[in-house]
Formats: sequence, C-alpha cells, structure tokens
Amino acid sequence: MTKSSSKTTRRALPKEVRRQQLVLATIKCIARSGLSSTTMAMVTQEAGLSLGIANLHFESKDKLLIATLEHVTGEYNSGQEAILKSDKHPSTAEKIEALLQFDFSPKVTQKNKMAVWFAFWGEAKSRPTYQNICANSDYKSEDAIRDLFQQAVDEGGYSNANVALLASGYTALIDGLWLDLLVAPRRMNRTKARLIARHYLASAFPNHLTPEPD
Amino acid sequence: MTKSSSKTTRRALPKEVRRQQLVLATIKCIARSGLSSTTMAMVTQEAGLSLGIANLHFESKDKLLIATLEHVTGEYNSGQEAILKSDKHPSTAEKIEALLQFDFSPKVTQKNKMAVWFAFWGEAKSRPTYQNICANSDYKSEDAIRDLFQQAVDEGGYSNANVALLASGYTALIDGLWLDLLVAPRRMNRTKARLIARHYLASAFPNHLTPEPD
Amino acid sequence: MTKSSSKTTRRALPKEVRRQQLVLATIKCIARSGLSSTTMAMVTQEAGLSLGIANLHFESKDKLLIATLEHVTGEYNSGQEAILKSDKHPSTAEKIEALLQFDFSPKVTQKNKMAVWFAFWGEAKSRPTYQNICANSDYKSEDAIRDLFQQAVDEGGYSNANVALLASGYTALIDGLWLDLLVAPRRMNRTKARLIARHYLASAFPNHLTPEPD
Amino acid sequence: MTKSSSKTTRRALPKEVRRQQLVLATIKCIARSGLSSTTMAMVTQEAGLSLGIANLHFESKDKLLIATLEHVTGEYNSGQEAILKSDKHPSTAEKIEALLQFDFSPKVTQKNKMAVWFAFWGEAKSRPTYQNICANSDYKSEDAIRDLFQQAVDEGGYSNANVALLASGYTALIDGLWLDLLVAPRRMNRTKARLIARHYLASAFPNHLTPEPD
DNA sequence: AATGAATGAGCTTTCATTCAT
DNA sequence: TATGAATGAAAGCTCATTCAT
Repeated sequence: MTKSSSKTTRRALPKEVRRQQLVLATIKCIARSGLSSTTMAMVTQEAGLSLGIANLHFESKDKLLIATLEHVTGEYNSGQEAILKSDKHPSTAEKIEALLQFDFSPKVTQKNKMAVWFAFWGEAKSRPTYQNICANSDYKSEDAIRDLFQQAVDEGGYSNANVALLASGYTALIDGLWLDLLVAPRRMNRTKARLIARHYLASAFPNHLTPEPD
Repeated sequence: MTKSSSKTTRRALPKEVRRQQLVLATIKCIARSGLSSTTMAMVTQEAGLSLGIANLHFESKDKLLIATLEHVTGEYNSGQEAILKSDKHPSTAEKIEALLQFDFSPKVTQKNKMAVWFAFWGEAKSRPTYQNICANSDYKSEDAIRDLFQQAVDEGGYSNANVALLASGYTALIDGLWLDLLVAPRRMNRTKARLIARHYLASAFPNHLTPEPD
Repeated sequence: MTKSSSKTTRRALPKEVRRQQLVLATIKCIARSGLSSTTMAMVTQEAGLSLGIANLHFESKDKLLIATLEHVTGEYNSGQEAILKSDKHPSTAEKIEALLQFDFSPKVTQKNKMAVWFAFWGEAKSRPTYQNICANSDYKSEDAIRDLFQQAVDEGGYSNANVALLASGYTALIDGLWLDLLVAPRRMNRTKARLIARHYLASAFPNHLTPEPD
Repeated sequence: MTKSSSKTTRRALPKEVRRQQLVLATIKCIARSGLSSTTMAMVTQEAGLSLGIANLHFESKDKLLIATLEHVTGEYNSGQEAILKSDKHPSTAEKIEALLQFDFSPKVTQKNKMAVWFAFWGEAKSRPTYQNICANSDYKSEDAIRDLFQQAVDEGGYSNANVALLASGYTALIDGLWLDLLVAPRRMNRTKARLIARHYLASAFPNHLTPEPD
C-alpha cells in the first residue's frame, strides 16, 4: 500500500513537491484514522518517505496539519471562485446552477476531503489557529455567494429579499448537508443533498432556478 | 463537596451521581481543550475527584467519552421529543414554533454542548461507535421532525411537498447553523440563525408560520 | 547492578524519598556517562524505577538536572557551614585546619560528586540557570571563608593582608586542585592537593598554621 | 568568501584552511550554546559552509570536537612554550613575569576559549579521549613550569622549596582562577586574578618577584 | 468505593550521517 | 570537492491504565 514501492533510491525532489506529497498523505491519514490518531509515522509511511522528512519540510506536526487544512480550504475557495468568475457561465442563473453542481461535485464531496474539513472543525473551538482558517474560508465563500445572490436579486426583482441572510443560510445549509453526507450516509447522498439545496435556492430565486433539475 | 457528606449512610445513588459528575466535567474539558487534548487527569480534576475514579466508574477513557456523547445527544433528543409530545403545544403550528425556539434556545446552543457535538462529529468518520451514536441521534430527530412535517402537510394542503426531503433539509440546516454559531461567531448569532431556519420553514409551510417572528 | 532488584511490588513511597533516589541515580549517571549522554532511561534504570517516574516527580529532565546540581552544591555549602559554625573547632586555627580537612575529605572529593560539579560548570557558560547556581554556591563559600580569614587576620596581626584577595585565591586554588584531581589523577592526589592548599594558607597565616601537617 | 575565489587554480592549502574554518566555528558555537547543544548544522552555518563539509573533512562530529579541543590546548601550550624559550625574556625573573602576563592575557582568557576548555573538562571524566588531551596539555604545561621554577630555585637559593609541589600548585591556581573568571565574573576579573597568581609566586620566589606589580 | 503513585507504550522531535547530484 | 535533502535511531515527554493502600 505504501505509495512509492521503489525503495531503491533516495532522490532529492523540489521542496514544493515533497510538501504536496506530505499534505496529500496527511489527508488520507486523517480520513482513515482521525485527526488525533494520525501520527507522523503514519503520514510519512503513507507518503512512502522517511520519518524525519515531515519535520524537515514543515518544522512540526502542527504546521503540517495547518498546511493540510489550508490546502483543503484553499482548494474549495479557489474552485468556487473559478466558477463564479468563469466566462463559461455568463448568466447569473448559470452561475447559480454551476455553484450547485460544484458544491456537490464528487471532487468537493469526496469523503476524504470532508473528513478533514470536519476533523478540524471539531477541534476549532479549542484551537484558535484552526478556527481562524475555517472561519476565514467560510467568510470568503459566503462573501462570494452574497455577491452572486445580489446580482440575482438585482436582476430578478425579488422585492424584499435579504441577501445577507440568504447567503448565510445557503452556506449553513451546504455545511449541514456535507455533515450528513459524512455522518449519516445511510440517509443522505449527493443527489438528495443537491436537491435540497436547489429547493432552497429555487424558493429564493424562482425566476433563476426551478425546484427540480431539468 | 468532593466526598459523600455523611459517613454513616451510603445510598445507592452515588454511583449514578458520580457518573453524572464525570460526564459534566468531560463536557467542560472537551469544550475547553478539545477532544484529543482532554486527559483523564483533567477530567477528574475538573470534577474535583481522584484520578482513579473515572476508570472505576467507566472502565476506560473511551467508555467515558462515549457516555459523554450519549449524554449530549440524549439530552437533545429527549428535549425535542418532550416538545413534540407536550400538551403545552397542542397545534402543529405551535409545535413548529416551539421546535424553532428549542433548536436555538440557550440550552441547546450552549457553546460547551455544541463543541462536544462537533468534536465527536469530527472523529466520527474514523470511529464507528461515534458515528453510530451521532447518526442514530440524527435519525431519531429527523424522524420526529418528519412526523411533525407530515402533520403540517396533512393539515395545510401543501400539495406536492416532499416531507422526507424537507425534514432532511431542516435537519441539515440546523446542523449547519450550529456549526456557524460555533465556528464563525462573528457572522452568526442565535437570532439570525433562528430567522434563517424560520424562513426555511415558512417557505414550506406558509399557512403555519410567517417568515418573520411576530 | 540495578539498585533494587526486587521488581516484585510497586510500592508508593514518600515524595521526598523518590526525589532523593532519582537525584542520587542522576549523580551516578553523570559521573559515568557525562551530562549530555545521561538519559532519563539511564537514570530511572539506575534507580530501579520506571521511565515515567522522573517526569512525575521533576516535570522535566532539565528540572531533574537542576535539582541534582543543587543537591551537590547544597551539600558542599552546608558541610562547610557546619564546620565553620561548629563548637568542635573553637579556635580560628582549628577551624582553618578543619576546613582544609573538609575540602579534601573523601566525601567532598568523591569522584562522582566532582564529576557532577564540573559537568555543570562546563555547561554553565551557555546555561544561565546552571551559572547562577554555581556562582551562588561559590559566592556563599567564599563569603564564609572570608569571614574566617578576617578573624585570623584580626587575631594574628598580619599587617597588610588583603582578606578578600586571599579568600578568592583560596577558593580558586581549591577549585583548581579539584579539577586536577579529576582530570589529571596521575599527577594529583588528595594528600598532595591538601598539602598545596596548606602551604597557601600557611604562607598567609603563619601564626595559625604550619606548612607541613604535624 | 565561502568559496575558493579562483576557479582556475586550486591550492593544497584549502584543505587545512577549511579545517581551520570549521574549528574556529566550532569554538564559537560551543561558547555560545555549550558542547551538548552544538550541532553540525550550527557549526557549518557559522562557518558559512555546507552541512556535508564537516564530515568530509573530519569524518565525524566526534573527530571535529577532538580537533577543536586539540586546537585550543595546542594554542595554549605553544604560546607558553614560546615565552619560556624566547630570547626576549632572558632572565628567569623576566620569564616568570612574562608567564604571568601570558596566563591572563586577553588572548588566553578570552571567554570563548575558556568556555571550550571547561566544556571539555566537564565531559572529560566520561570521555577518555578528552581526558587524555586535557591531561597531556596539563602535564606539558606543568613540566615547563617546573623547569622554570627549578631554575628560579637554583638561582634564588630558596632552601627547602618543593618545586614539583609549587608547579602543581601554580597550575591548579591558574585553572581555578580561569574557572572563576568564567563562572563568577561578578567577583573575578583579569587584574584580580593576575594579582592572586602573582602573590602566590612572590611568596615562593621573593627574590624574583614582588607581590605587587611595579 | 476511593486514592494517586507508579508504569511503560507510544508519540513528536532532533540531528549525525549518508549519498545522489 | 562540495552540497543539502533525505534518513532513521534515539531522545524526552505524555498519559491511559493499574493496583497497593
């Protein structure tokens, strides 16, 4: 199972490659064993590297974990940003639709990634650093969504819509759906989750979105 | 306070009292330090008891943690059940209103309790025992909510409403709002969260609930 | 060699006894292996105890080492003080003689103790804590010696004697002789060292002391 | 500066130059951080060289440390020898005076050098190699001093002087004074130390030296 | 039923050494 | 010669668990 089975040579690789390698291994380990049970030995073995290397590239376990959290949140935020700015979805309606697809795409709702996400959230209360990273990611995402919703409101003439509240609500709903996807997979699945989210948006922006997918 | 006051009489109670004492101390410790940093020494000190006592009453740390999780989920589930069955809220509309009040009451959204909740959720993926307890609590709650929503639908003539979906959606939204309450307190507060949840319900059951509180 | 071979029972002993046990084991280990090569495992094994116990009683290796240094310096200082205050040596001349005996007594010039002494001196430059303890012990000793010398001067009419200089000189000479005893045992021995110190004192206080022992 | 300047010509020198560079860096590091905390990375960085180079030129850390100790002791011994053999100080009295100046010259009592000296002495008990180097240096120095003292005795008619004892005593006194200079700088300084040493010599060789400097 | 000193497996971290470049 | 990324043994420390009292 150990990634690189070619134990043959000890090859020096660019710093960024090693860091990436270790972060990915960390994600796997957290998903498999949980945050608190993940050890440096586990991570480095998963990466097919030696024990000492993680401290060489990250100085400490804590910094490796933070880098891992930042990787996951960063990936989400930039993915979301890419969609909202993309020319592929010129209209607001298309953007909302694309956001919905993105939020429940296999990449985003990958069990490994979500497990990492929630593992850190679980520790966030007692770890200001985690808390900040999580909160900032949330704020960023919510801000982007609010801008999008504002456009929809401007276009659609939804008279007394509270954009801020809608954005917060959508963000919370997404978080909750992910949680159920992870924790109660027997009752929740991607399709169902996406449908619930769609209903939420359709009820707010009926001119942009139908409650049922076409 | 630490020791049983009367030397002469020893009741059968103490056993359950000790367990309670330890569970409450565990909640405080998890909220303060996180799940992984909570030690037996911490918990017993917080409870004002001796180190050995936790093992005496719970056999192992793991069992104490499980008892703690069960305490928190049980408290929520029975609180919810009490409301839905109570004679104080005879009508469906009143029950929905009461549920909303309950889900964002100070007792339920207490930081300590929520921190415990999410701490375990964070580890759930890699810990089947936690996963089961969390999922079962969720299922139980969702079932109760679905029954309530079914009543509303039966009464209100909401033609093509998907009750299961609404219940899942409401449950997810609540979870997500709690998460934001804990993780992004700068942007989310109880009043706002309750309003978002109310909007969600009002849009599904317009005859039972207004989007804005009276 | 492990001290207590009776691995039989794990018996709780008074805190002070355990600390003493560990400090004595530390002295042996430092003497045998040097300061930097002394490990917690070594010390606890030497004491016939378990690995964890040192941290239980001293919190950290550093604190154990400091306690060890304090033990050694404290022992010397209190031994010296006992002599200078004792009624067994009423006259100044007798006190000087007793000091000389003490400074080269088997107990004080025990290889183990001296090894510890110098091990810490060697690290003192870069470790303020060690430096302070060593310096304070030195100052204390030198002060006591200066008082004694002052008495001798007052009695003996040594006209232009510089008491402070003599005390500093004697202290330095003692330190240097100990060093040679430890480092160059082929050329230095207790008898020779004591003779050198005696000459030093006799040359300063000819009325109190003869250059050769009687 | 780090690299040999001329690409074209490579001299035989560099090898010795590199060793020198590393030894000097080691001295600085030991003085700054202590013997046990000095790492290869530290030393090579201090020298402005790459990590691997120390092993290239010294095979192991231990050999580098030994070379460093030899450098420091060698420097002292050859400095002392130079004085005692020099034509600049033809008379015995002048030689004694010069020795005194040398032993407390800034170069010899440089904090860095003394720190190294005592760092190794501290480990000597448990490290035969260090012990030998230190002892041999001491012996060499003491022998040279004994020869000088013998001359003084021959010239000065100091009837029943024990030259060996005096030489050992002087050596010990010097060591002790250095120690105090390093460890208790608040009470000892070069001038005071030199005065104490001078008194010691003056009391043995009154015809060659006055107790107070001219 | 209660205590807390004692245990030791298991963790993170350090760092001398190696070796592909 | 020279480099510095990579290695992994060995260290200090933590803490769930045990058990004599």
